Amino acid sequence: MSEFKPLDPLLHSQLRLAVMSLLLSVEEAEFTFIKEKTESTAGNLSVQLDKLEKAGYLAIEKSFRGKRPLTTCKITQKGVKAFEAYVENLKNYIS
Amino acid sequence: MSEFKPLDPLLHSQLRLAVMSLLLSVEEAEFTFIKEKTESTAGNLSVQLDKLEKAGYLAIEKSFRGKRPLTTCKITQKGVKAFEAYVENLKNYIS
DNA sequence: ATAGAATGGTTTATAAAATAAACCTATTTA
DNA sequence: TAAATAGGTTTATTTTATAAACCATTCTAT
Repeated sequence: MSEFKPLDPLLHSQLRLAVMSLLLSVEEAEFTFIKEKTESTAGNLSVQLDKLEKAGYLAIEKSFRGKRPLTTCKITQKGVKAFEAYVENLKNYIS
Repeated sequence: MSEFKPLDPLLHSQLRLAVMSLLLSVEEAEFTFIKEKTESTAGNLSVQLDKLEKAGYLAIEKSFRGKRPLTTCKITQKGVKAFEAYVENLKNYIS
């Protein structure tokens, strides 16, 4: 029952946590939508999405809508699991 | 109802959050006790306690127990308020 | 047709944080 | 009296987060 288990540093980040939270509720979202909802800059978001993808928490698909690039993100099962574990750990800190 | 309000960066840190959490439950604790409970190094803890004190979230008292230095910490009202606000905001990310 | 603004991002640079390593002073113990 | 321990602080290093600059393409207005 060790009180304070380490918090997954990939999730313990305001923007990445917001992204994951958002994707949990919608299951799929476009770059610009995430950007608006999280009120982040494109640069910051781009970097953080990359990290989440490299961790296997997100699947990112690049395609085109008409002639413009389109980046679509969805959470993976691994991402869901990691998020749940993070929340469980976090509860020991905030309750 | 903007979903993701900024999370107080002073609290959104694993070690500082653990310290605050601990102090909320005990109301007063010694440096070494906090160090053990949070499993942190003395150097890291010293730095983080400093930040929390400078923010006005903790009151830190330096004295002696017998001949040895003794650092005692307690949370302030400002600290309690900040913690509560942090938790409220955080809930929007994790629920 | 072409200059300028907008879209949808990525890459690079900078600032801030977290952490560890080294250090310091005094005190006990062998 | 030398070495280990206590109780920390200070400094250096590594990671992160964030912003700024940039890039390619596509619209829009002239």
